[in-house]
Amino acid sequence: MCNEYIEDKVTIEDVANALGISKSTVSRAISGKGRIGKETRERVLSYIKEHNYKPNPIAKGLSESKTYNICWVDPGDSSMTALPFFQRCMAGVVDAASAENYDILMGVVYDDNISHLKRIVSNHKVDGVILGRTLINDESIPYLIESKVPFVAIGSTDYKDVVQIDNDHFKACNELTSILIMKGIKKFALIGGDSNHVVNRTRREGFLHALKEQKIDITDDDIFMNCLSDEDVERATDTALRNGAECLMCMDDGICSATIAKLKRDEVSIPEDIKIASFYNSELLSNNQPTITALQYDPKELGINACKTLFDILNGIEVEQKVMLSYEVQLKSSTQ
Amino acid sequence: MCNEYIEDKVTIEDVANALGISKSTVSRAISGKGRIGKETRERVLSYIKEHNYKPNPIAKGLSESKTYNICWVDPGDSSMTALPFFQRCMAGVVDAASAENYDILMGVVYDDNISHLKRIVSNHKVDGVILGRTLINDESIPYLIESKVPFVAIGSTDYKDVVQIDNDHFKACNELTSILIMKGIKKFALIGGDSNHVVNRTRREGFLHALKEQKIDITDDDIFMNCLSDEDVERATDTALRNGAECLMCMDDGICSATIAKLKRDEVSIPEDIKIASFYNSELLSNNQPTITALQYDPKELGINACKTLFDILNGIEVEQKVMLSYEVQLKSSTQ
DNA sequence: AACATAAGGACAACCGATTGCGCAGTAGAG
DNA sequence: CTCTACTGCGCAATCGGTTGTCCTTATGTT
Repeated sequence: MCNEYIEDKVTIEDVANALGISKSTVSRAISGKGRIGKETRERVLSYIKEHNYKPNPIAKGLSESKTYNICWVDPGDSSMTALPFFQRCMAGVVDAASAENYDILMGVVYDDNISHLKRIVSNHKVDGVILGRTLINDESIPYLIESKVPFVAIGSTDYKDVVQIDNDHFKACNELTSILIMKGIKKFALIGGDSNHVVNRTRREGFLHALKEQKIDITDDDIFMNCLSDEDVERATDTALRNGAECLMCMDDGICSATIAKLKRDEVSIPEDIKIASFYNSELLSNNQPTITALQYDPKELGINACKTLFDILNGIEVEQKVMLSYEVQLKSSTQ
Repeated sequence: MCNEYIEDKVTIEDVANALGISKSTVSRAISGKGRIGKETRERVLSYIKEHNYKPNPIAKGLSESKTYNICWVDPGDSSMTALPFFQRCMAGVVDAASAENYDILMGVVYDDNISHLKRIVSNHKVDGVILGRTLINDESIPYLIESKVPFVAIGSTDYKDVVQIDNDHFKACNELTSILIMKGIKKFALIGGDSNHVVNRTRREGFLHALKEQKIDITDDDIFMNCLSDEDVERATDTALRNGAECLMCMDDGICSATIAKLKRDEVSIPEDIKIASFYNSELLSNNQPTITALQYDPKELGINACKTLFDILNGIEVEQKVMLSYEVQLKSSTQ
């Protein structure tokens, strides 16, 4: 079975022999580089189409010093609700990479253990790396810099000279918060996730910036970071309600979903008794009644953008150091 | 930047020259194959350790007709709650593959569109394929068979001659159901997911088989398949309760979680008013009060097993056509 | 001491592509 | 009619490894 599989590989030499020409001519016909007769070129192209010949990317890669692979570093320790986001991100990367005949090699970084990433990079198995997300002190970034492999980070980081693709969470959270303040809300609470994630820190800052600008007071007692479990969220919600919050700002879809579940269980009605908004929208919230005010981003666009940027770097094209993608503020009935 | 990166690649020839020996000697020292002097071998090994030389797997692959990659076909359209399962599965594959210096190439099959998988396989970018899950009429399976690439499926399938690694869902569901019958439950309802997934069909059959064996009646009105949204689950739960169900059997963690949420909202208490059990346990259920009776599987073990089996196939070692991994019945307070 | 044998390592072909160089043939210019 | 220039294509080196073959020593046997 294995032999048969290998047997029916067509090589460039087979094509050349069948057509009575040399390997180099076939190669040039396919790539279009170098001098080649129009007629010969067409003969080759029609032959390889008919016989389903595809240049072996391993051999091609060897002679071009390319691998035709890029490494997607998967945030393996991410929370369950974060997974669909990363999966869509990766889908964008896969799409953009496929368009250039590139493939995606999985690099997993569980619990900040970058040994797998190191193996892939030091083995020269990839031409570049895309970091699925950034942590505050991300071990993989200094490693990637030192190894000199081209890479792009999805998300922001404080490390210098790192090419970053991100949504403008600061601006988005600032804008959403400002809008809610305009609507008359004066007392907010923030229920947030892992403060080790750059995105969470940034959202917090955007939120606080809006409050400061509009001179709305908030104390640390109204800010609940590192809510990682449903229990954490429930405790935060209880405290926030007791403190007299008018609006709960949830840092992401998972937290928002847990908050809503808690409120419904306690028969606290939205938006009559309490308003609620989320800094990230997903299908977790999309079917909710009432509909939820939230910020909407496009994870797939992030992935596509990151991949295209990486290709630019690989091709020696100058790229912007930090690209900020757009977002959408969706005002729904949860903040009416 | 890109140039520097390429510059510091150490090749086998560099090593050979530095040691004043030939490439082949270095190669044999590393692989241990062929005749090589003990002393020379140690000189080479210590040199490459010190200079951090690693054989280029692209070149190695070219001469060995291997890619050192296997393709993980990700079920991209899977439901959100299913993602952690597949991610752990894949983590198992990654671990087992790394041990053999293999890497994982992402193949995505969204909405039964296998073009990406086709590109990877026909480009000879992988030595084998692992299918993350099986559908009833899975387009990728006939393609993989036809292409003659070695592959292993996680999950079961009706296609002939496919190597399958699966948990014994039939036996597990049969066993759990039987136990509950022994405990005196006489009226069940089944809330199930996508009937296009082999695993869901199998779980249903295992469940029904236990009922039949123990001569417990059930009608189609008590079986709710294709519950894909929370609303579907809520409707099913309502109907089941109205029909006088004593125990709700949930086909997976997502459905069970939605069912519990619905029951809590309606203040139906578990297990006093209704008992509940799940055919799949996950962190979605793990923190619940009351604790939930459920079947436990190890997704990582599935991945490891699938990968090792694939390596056996690649190495020409005979493998079992169908491997069934174990499960655990966890009786908790939700069925007391 | 003579010879068979085995061990250690070098050489070169090979995996399947790309690409610089050079040669033959044709066409256009003077 | 010759000279130049260009076109189309083949040859061979190269990418970085593996591996079969052969040559040179060292070892052991009688």
